[in-house]
Amino acid sequence: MIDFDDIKKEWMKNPEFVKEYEALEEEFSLVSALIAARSEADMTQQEVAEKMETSQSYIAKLEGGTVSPSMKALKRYAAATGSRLKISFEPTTPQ
Amino acid sequence: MIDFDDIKKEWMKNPEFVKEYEALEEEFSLVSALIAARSEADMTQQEVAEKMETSQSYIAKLEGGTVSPSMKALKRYAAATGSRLKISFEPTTPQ
DNA sequence: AAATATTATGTCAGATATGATATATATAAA
DNA sequence: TTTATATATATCATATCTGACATAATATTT
Repeated sequence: MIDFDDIKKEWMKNPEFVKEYEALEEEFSLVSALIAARSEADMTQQEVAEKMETSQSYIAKLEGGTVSPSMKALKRYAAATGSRLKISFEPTTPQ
Repeated sequence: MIDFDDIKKEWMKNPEFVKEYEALEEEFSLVSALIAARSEADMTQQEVAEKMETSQSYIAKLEGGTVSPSMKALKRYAAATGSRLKISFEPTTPQ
């Protein structure tokens, strides 16, 4: 049987792949955070859009990761879903 | 002597003021997070700009709060300052 | 199955962020 | 004070996001 962890380990030797992989991970973290917030609020894209005073299609773009939203957009999304946006910069290397 | 807390409490009865106050607080949190990350990395705006492949004036705009930066910009800022961007949506009302 | 609701994709105009340059202001060093 | 360093502001061209609409694709309900 195929062991994906082994394959991944092998691919991770390629710096190009690592870069892409990490970018995907970060993108996924934002997208999943958005969807989780809306799911938590039990709202449809249309409902969030109306509270944000924008269109459903734009919400789909945000959650689809096809745009890099501004802080302003994220704050409005948070407000619409009854949540609060928290951002922070965590050090990668100690000190 | 003047008690600013009392003054604030009085002003907080005005919804318009409350809205503005909270917006200022959020703006400040981003700005201070940016500056803290750069201070932690002990870098100048010029140094961060070079690592981000942009200009020093743009960093000043970010830290001055005159723009609402995109996620892409914040991620590059984080990478340049040796940190990692963390974003989350915290529920304001329990449940 | 059909009908409905929800989400995704495409296009376009207008708003805003980004990148670059120059310059002004502020802070620190000499 | 002078000099150097760091940060802020102004303007402009370009890129990207945002908003709106239509429509396609998917999922859910009846």
